[in-house]
Amino acid sequence: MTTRSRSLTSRQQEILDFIGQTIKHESRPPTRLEVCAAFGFRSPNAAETHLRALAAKGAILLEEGRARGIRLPHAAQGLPLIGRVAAGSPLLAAEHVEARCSIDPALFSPPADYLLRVRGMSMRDAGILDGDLIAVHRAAEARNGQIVVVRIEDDVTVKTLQRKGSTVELLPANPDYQTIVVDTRRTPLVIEGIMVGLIRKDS
Amino acid sequence: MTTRSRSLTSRQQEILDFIGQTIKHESRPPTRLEVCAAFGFRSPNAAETHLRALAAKGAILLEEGRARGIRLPHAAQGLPLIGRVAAGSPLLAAEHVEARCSIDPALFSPPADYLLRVRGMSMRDAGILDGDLIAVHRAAEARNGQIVVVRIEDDVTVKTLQRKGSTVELLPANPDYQTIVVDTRRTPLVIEGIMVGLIRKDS
DNA sequence: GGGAAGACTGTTTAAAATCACAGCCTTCAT
DNA sequence: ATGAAGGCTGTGATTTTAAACAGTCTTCCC
Repeated sequence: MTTRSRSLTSRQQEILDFIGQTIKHESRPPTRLEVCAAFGFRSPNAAETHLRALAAKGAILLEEGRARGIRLPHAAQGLPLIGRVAAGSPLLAAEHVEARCSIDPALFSPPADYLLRVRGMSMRDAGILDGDLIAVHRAAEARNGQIVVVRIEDDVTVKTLQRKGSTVELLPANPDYQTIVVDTRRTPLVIEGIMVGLIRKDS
Repeated sequence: MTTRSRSLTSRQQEILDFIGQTIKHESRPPTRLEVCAAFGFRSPNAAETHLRALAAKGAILLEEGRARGIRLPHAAQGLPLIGRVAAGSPLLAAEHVEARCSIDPALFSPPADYLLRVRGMSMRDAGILDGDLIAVHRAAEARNGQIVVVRIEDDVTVKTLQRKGSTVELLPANPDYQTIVVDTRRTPLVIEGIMVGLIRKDS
């Protein structure tokens, strides 16, 4: 990695959020003076130094000499689409990101953090077909009846959650498939996220 | 309507497309000089007059005195979401537009022209459930086997198309529903578009 | 055949926006 | 206690942009 992406201060995060909101609502980044107006700064240099700090931390890119020359780095644009997941590595590892889709995360609620390509027909009767992309909100907890993305040992799967004490049932939505029963005292099970929507591209 | 939206010349359409592409790729509108560079104009006034013409026709909004002050009118932003369709009026009539969704039409191919909220379970086995939004590409023709949006007299429905001479069969994807058979010599049938994708928002 | 609309070149001016320089104050880790 | 980093005010030079003015050439319509 060339640019180290250090953590932002809360003020810097506010500025970054404002930039994102401005691009979303006005279809263009703000000027230094617009940042000043939004935060009540009296000096354009207050905005300038904040932008420099954000650029130094890799949160934005500054094009010098151009009006409204603030860009969000490519990584921040669009939702990552996760394809086949290799055993043992984290879901959002870079090698799993097949593409980035220009979809507004706020289209779904709670907002989507990534898209996951579903393999197989185990959720057919829930209207989830082979090849569909599901929008996933990252969460470690979920309620019974929600469709979740779970990792059991090194396997990632999409099923309806049914918790019964220390036992977790993962229900398919297809009579051809069997319910997976996991004893969490013996087998590690991690909830990766909750399904918040679905996108299908017909070919 | 306050602004009359006359048709654009081909050159004006090119300029408008360039503006749209620039906003999409660079997250900001172009300057006059950037328009000049893109089209090989030697005078910034060439860009200026084109922008004036586009603004006069309502294709863009110009904010005076601001750098990169070109905006696309609200109607051009996001796909229209069509809800319940009233009998007899065109599908894309303003009163049917429930909302606008910030989804890139090019997410689908061929690109989506609008979203339609599906009612009922007649396409359940095709993974289309009640309340789902389908992305539709406007087209008057379709091939057999494609899922289409059709209007039969004053009714709009989503089914799989099966043409047999002058007879058209509209196949549901659910054994509880019956195939609709239409003799196009007697009953007017209009193909409104082809389904190119689906979006579901879980609640 | 005259006039309006479209598609440009070329030049200039004024405003908008970037960005450098010089400070002040606070917090926080060494 | 000292220096570095964050978060500002205030000023001004310089560049980028917008936008006005003055033309040329063509097409298409009445």
